Amino acid sequence: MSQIRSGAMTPARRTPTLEDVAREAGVSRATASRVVNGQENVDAGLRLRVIDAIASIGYVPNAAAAALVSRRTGTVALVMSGSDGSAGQAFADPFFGRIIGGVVTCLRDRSMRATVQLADSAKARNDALDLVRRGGADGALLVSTHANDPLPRMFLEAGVPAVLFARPSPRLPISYVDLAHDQGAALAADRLAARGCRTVATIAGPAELPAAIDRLTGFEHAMEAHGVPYVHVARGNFTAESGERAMTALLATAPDLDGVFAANDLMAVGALRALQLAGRSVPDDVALIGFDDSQPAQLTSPRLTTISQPLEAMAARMTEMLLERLADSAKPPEPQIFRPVLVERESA
Amino acid sequence: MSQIRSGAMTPARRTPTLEDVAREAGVSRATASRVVNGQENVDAGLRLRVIDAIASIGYVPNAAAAALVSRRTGTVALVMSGSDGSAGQAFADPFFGRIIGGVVTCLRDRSMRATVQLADSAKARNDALDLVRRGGADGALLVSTHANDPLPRMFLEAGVPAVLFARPSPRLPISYVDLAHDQGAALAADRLAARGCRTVATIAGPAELPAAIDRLTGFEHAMEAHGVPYVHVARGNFTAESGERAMTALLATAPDLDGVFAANDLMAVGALRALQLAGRSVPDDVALIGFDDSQPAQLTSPRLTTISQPLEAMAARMTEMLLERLADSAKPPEPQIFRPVLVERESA
DNA sequence: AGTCCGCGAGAGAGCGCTCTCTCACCCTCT
DNA sequence: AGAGGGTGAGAGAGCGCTCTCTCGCGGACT
Repeated sequence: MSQIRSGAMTPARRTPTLEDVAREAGVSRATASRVVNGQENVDAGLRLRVIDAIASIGYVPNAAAAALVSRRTGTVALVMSGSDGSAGQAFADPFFGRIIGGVVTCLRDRSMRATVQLADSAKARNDALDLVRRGGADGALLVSTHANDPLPRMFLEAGVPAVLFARPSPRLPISYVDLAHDQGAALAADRLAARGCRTVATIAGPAELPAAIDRLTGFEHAMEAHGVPYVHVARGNFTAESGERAMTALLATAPDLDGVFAANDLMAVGALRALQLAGRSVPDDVALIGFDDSQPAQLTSPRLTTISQPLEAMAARMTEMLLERLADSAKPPEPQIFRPVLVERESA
Repeated sequence: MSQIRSGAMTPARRTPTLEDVAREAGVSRATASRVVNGQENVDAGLRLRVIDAIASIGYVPNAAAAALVSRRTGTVALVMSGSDGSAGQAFADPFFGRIIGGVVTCLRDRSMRATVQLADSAKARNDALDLVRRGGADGALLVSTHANDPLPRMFLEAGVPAVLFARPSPRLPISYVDLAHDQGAALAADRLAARGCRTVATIAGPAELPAAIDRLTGFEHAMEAHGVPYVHVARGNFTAESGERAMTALLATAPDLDGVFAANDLMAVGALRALQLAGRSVPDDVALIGFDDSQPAQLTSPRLTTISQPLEAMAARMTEMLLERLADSAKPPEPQIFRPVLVERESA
């Protein structure tokens, strides 16, 4: 009731600043700052006094003040760029989770952190760009999974340091990491060929996705090299349902099928279901290979043989590339392509 | 070769500041600031001039400067606290992904963002706490999945605003959101009872996890209420393999089993495999229910009946609670419990 | 017509830190 | 022994913004 705010009377314990540390330790603010930031050229005795002072007054540096003058925040924007309206649900996909894990782990070794942005609308894209432009982050990592994403170009034109996950669809002079999708598909083709499959089909992904295209053409070329000039093709949209539909259609067209390569595991799971429903045994009647080495691939019976991509390593490298660019703004753009690996399980 | 850095000669286009905007618009810096921050009490004419000035000189506010004086960053630390050494791989679990999605979506409506921290070692825990104490974030969201996590207490004792996902294992005066795990288990029990199951088992999670305990006791109590006083219990560790092992053991102990509740979907998938290997038909011989409504639950044959938790909504609410706490530091701690839902599919 | 009130605008004081520049000192080399 | 170089410490100038305080003006009320 009668709580009086007497500004003059309350000494008001401020949070201690570097100035206080300096006074307590009997050194200048500059020296205190050097100790706090781990610079080497400080006398051991003084360093000790500063450290004691920090402990005794409970000093905690202020990040905003440091960022204001150093123009570095130690933060990287991790922009997940789904197609418009894909909202937060995209994160349910372990694909994003694994990338986040790779990025965060890499950053934390350098005492840095990531802030996660969702760019699934024009406004969200602008916000993501603005974050970096306002100095809320030092640079950006763009993970875009759909074709013709305007985001990479926006960052490029704004002169904001950025590295992409996956090759930009219209090519752009900007660094990126990607998987050799065609090699992955070739791995699948090799496997199928080695098993003696001669009537082969593939369930491809959306035609506008570079990764999907590479997986398709890579598979076709590799099968051709194995003496199988024609490959049945059905399209899916990376969901299990679409895989099931595609497989059913394929079975109608080519009942004598003995090998199938699905452009991702989810479609492979759907295909497996269609195959089993049609009374085909996998892998005895039909060999089946997926792509991604996702969790579902390990849970089916038979377990899926699939192509794995080193997402964490790719994410870590992407992060390093951004950090290199941050350290040297003259660093030229560079692609970095990773090799996929065949994971042999039971379905092929 | 002879590129000379003449500091004195280059006018060096600085990035424009609020001062520049004010000058250009012919107003004071304070007024420009008001317009930038969308304050209402500004004359319409002046506002327009300021907006024009911003556009014409390409002004972008500086986040660090604003944070320095306002003591708000608009950032929330999202701390994923796995058990020590669980590293980045934890993110592969869609559980984290969905939470991240819920948090990020909620924050962005308020023009805020989240920075993801991984707290799986003593150092990482300190770093996470330090981030907030240094003003790198306004508060913290702690998602901890293992018992006796020291993190909540650390934040509480440091006086750092924080809200938890899941009830802290030794109880603490701190806000949290959680699922009524016992109710979820009861939903499963009801379903099994309704199908006429009389010889029932459950595959429980790790005994030290509060959520696992609640699911077990909730199931036992509900079955008892349905006139089934004894429930066979096997332990798993939330992996498919452990579920398969547990199911095999259960089948040996109680071959006449007709209903099984697994404490999560992954274990249910493993159980399904064991059941099918043992020649039992699901759901005809044995009804099976999982928990989580994760992706694998939708991919098995038969598809899993399971209990779903509204993770995104819980994450969003957790975020709101933190924001409320940030707006009113006197806000008392409060738990918020969400209701699980039975998802009827094919396995029960 | 005079006074009071309310509201919009400007002035200015920092927020806490980094970093360059300068200086003092000591050691080494000639 | 003197000059030069290297190293560590201090001084001080901001970084760009927010926010309180003050002031001036116009309308309403007496």
